[in-house]
Amino acid sequence: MATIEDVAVAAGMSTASVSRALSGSRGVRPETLRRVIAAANELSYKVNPVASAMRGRITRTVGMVVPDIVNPFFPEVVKAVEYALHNSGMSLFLCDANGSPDEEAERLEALLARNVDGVIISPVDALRSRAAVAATSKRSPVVQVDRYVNVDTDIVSVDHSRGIQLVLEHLVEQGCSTFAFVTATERSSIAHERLQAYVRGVRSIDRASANRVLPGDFSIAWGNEAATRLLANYCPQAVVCANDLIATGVLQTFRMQDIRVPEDVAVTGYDNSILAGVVEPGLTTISQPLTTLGEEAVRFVVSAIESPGRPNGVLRLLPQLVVRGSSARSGFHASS
Amino acid sequence: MATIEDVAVAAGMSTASVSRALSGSRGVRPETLRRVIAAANELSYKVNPVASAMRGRITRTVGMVVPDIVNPFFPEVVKAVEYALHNSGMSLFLCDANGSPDEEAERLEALLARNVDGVIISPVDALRSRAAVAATSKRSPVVQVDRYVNVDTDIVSVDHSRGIQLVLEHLVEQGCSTFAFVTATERSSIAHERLQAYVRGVRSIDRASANRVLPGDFSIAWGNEAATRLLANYCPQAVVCANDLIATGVLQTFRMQDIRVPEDVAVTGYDNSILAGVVEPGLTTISQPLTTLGEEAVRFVVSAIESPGRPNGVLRLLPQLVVRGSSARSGFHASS
DNA sequence: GCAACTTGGGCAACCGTTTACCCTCTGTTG
DNA sequence: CAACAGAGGGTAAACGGTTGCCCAAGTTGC
Repeated sequence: MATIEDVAVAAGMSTASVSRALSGSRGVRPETLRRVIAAANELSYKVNPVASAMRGRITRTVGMVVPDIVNPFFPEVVKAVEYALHNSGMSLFLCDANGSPDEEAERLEALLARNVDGVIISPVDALRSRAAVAATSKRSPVVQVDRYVNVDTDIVSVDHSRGIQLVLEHLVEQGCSTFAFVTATERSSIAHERLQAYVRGVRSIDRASANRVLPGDFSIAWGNEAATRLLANYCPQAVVCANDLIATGVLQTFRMQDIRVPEDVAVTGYDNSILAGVVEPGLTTISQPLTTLGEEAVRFVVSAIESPGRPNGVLRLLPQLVVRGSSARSGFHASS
Repeated sequence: MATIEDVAVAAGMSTASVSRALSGSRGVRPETLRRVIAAANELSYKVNPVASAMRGRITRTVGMVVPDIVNPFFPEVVKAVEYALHNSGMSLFLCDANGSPDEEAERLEALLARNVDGVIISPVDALRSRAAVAATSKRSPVVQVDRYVNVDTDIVSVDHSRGIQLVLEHLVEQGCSTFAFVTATERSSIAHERLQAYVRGVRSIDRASANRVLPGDFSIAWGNEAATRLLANYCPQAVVCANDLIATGVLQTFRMQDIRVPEDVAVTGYDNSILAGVVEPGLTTISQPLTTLGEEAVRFVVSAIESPGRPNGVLRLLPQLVVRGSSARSGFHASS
């Protein structure tokens, strides 16, 4: 592995000039630059990022912590982040918190120890992740993406109030007037926001529906269970689910009980994951701009690295309604 | 941020002793150790991995390159890898090749430049990834996981011949005797292996079926298209698909054409992804030990780092058949 | 024509560890 | 009791870059 010294010798100058020529940190004569490039290519020299980080105190690495990479929501965001970072000459340390605030805190600690230039995180829990995020943000730029805790950092999130609002408006258009909301007890900002929006939105339509909230977790199994409970008590005209997994479980159970969707009851999901297009009937759901989420997170982190001390920003992206068969109550889809 | 120097001063000794006490690279007196620990805790000192890497030439980082993290196959493997690495005090540089051998080569280059201690890769293409993998393996331990190219490295893979064999045996048991195979033209080792196994396995049952191979790509859309083609020509008793996405597409189209599965035709998938349990009917498929795949890859890479020059190993894991409704031709499921 | 300034380049310190080498101090052994 | 081994500790030299400081030469302005 060639060193800067080798290049300097080959080009007949000091290491300082080579460094300056390659990094452009200070002007060099065109002729000097030419010789450096030639020598560097000749020796196929690459600067050693470790040595560079040692002196320059920047590593050109960013750490990302996700609650659970297996959740189909995150891979796309991670992919966008990796791509954008690579294009900026940076590398990605990926960590999985495995749904646990403790493991999450461990990962953040490890990332800081590695002197990452910035951290992108989607915190597991709105309360129990707070301390670790706060501690991290004191030592490094932090961007919270999708989920967030109440700490002053850059935030790139999606307007889930709007998402639920879109769902409710659509269902009302379809003629629904009684609702239930199946969600997770999880104390993440996203679960919280969706719940708030549901309650607020449904209150003016049907007071009783605002109390018809079933909290469990973000899983198919909970969707099954919740559907069973709804059937055992009062089944509304529309079941609004806090994500596609839950909605998928609800659909499964309804099918087994010979409840027709959407004729007997409409069902909606959230995320527009691969499941939504595959279940029968197709799931009306909310699509989130995952790639944009990742790209913008990188833009924030890069800008925070470049201008330390700049005030934190909040970007709120808009989700979109995707209509499929599971909500088509007013007949235009019932024929299929 | 405290340095080893600060700790040495606080403990009243040289940095050499502190380094030795903390790393255990050479004996120190219990009393010395105690004082070092005390001082380090006091100052909440953490060794700086960058400086450590600089001198010790090991970074305690491993790079992983996957063809496409959005493919639901990989997140689980990545998760296992991250977990295992973290437990060994190492961090993961994750890269996404975006299905392109060129981007893949770029990522490998970047990882080597960062002096990763090892590389875990699932190569995009059996031929066009070969050069980059070979070059990488000259400069760092490499473990190929799941997919692989023909280069002498450690390999952790799944026996896909066995997987297809399990599928075929099961279908024969269900009374099927004519087959088609819907796969991808992709030149990955996995596509190749599955195709070979299909041809070899089906030849002895029905010679004509061995030629009934439809290559496209690993997508739902291709499944739709392939099913349409089968219906336009000759539809066999069983459609074996090279992964769950394709099988999902086939099921969709069959449903739209009112072909009953499994009564009219059996369909099988491969991967046991989340789709398999969600589509209607449930998809008979092959489950791969994804977590084990990741764990074993880390074991290989760690062992390669610890004992350079040891001969490379190959681990071949066994997949399992998961039976669901899409293949139950002999009546025991037909009632549901 | 000279001061002031700009430009490009070299020297060497520095970043925070690890470790080769050397030294001292014990304890052991013939 | 001399010789020696082994343990534990210190000194300082790396590791491979970047950058503050200094200097020489060229340029500009008056």
